[in-house]
Amino acid sequence: MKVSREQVALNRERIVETAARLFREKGYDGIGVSDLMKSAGLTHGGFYGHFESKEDLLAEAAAHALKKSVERWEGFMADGRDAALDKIRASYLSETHRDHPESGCAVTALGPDIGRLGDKARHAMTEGARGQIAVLQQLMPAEDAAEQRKQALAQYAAMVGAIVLARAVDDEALSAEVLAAARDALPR
Amino acid sequence: MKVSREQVALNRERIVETAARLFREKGYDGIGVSDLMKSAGLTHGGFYGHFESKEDLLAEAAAHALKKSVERWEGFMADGRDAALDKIRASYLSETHRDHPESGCAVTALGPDIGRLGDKARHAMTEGARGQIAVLQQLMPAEDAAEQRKQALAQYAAMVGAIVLARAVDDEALSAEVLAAARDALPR
DNA sequence: ATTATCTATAGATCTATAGATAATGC
DNA sequence: ATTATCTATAGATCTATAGATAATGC
Repeated sequence: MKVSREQVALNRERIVETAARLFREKGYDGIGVSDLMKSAGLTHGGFYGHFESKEDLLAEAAAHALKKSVERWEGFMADGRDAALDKIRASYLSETHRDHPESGCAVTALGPDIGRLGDKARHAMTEGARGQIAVLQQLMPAEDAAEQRKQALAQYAAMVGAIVLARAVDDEALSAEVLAAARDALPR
Repeated sequence: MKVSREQVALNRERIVETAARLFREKGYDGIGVSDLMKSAGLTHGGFYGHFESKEDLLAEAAAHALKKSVERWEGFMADGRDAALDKIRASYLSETHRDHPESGCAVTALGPDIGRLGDKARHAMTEGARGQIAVLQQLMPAEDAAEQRKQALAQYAAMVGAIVLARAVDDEALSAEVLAAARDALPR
């Protein structure tokens, strides 16, 4: 049942993508290696040929998810600064993002999990967050760079918290109110 | 090995307090019923006399943790509005809070976990969050109540996000920068 | 011949329950 | 007699590994 060298690379990629989706949806402990491999169309014994451990995969999955998110934000920048900032805010602070953690920001879905795990996963998340902050920083309205940096950090924190909070409450009205308040509070 | 009626009540309370601490520290899946009961000085078989399930305990533990947090904030209000707001911000957005999830805000420690669990735990977290928001609302600088409400929601989201983010990154400088930016961005 | 994936399983968890034990409180 | 807690265990996970299988690529 051996497969070609390029198929191996494709399989690995599919495992990472599947993991990025399932970890964000169910949490790190919410999905096992066996079910994860089944979702990727493979058997679970093959997993350890691709990765050293489940935690290693989490690091790759988090890096993958955040990288794609940064690329999406960078795509918005073609429309000009104001439009890009609006798009980032509107998409991040949306009901759609709240209701679909599996394709959303990895910090909101896996932040607390990763804080308790090993260095590799934390480092991947740190680099990903740095990428998001770097994009925001370029779009902030402040005059000097130092102030832009502070605005970007505060803005990112506000966005992360709004999604975490909006997902944690069971009252749809309160949840929508949190998102709306976060959208309105951001600097222009 | 039966104990007195009041000792039973004390035992139950100690289980809830132990759970509130350990769940926040290790996450819902990070601690088992057996180890949890051992930490409370009991054997794990006795657990099911006190609670229907582990998830039920999480709901009680989250409610307990958030209630204590609200009480602490209400204690600050004796010092006047401005001082209370300063104390809440300074303590919430501190390195100490970041480094001690076991005694910190349950939303930041357990938010994503609870979003994936059952209704009971989510409802307990919702009521707890409502309590925190209610306190903040009274302290917000805006003129009318509607604007105070929006400020309180935005502020709470910003505080939650700053702690989640500060805990997720492995770079102490970046982590401290996030907390400082969040502190400075809040309205006076 | 090499090696990616498969089947099968070891060993260590975990939640929940059944039945025994022993101290309280009628 | 009642009942809170204990010991022991059922049954279902989970991560990781060992060895078999079969297709690739020298």
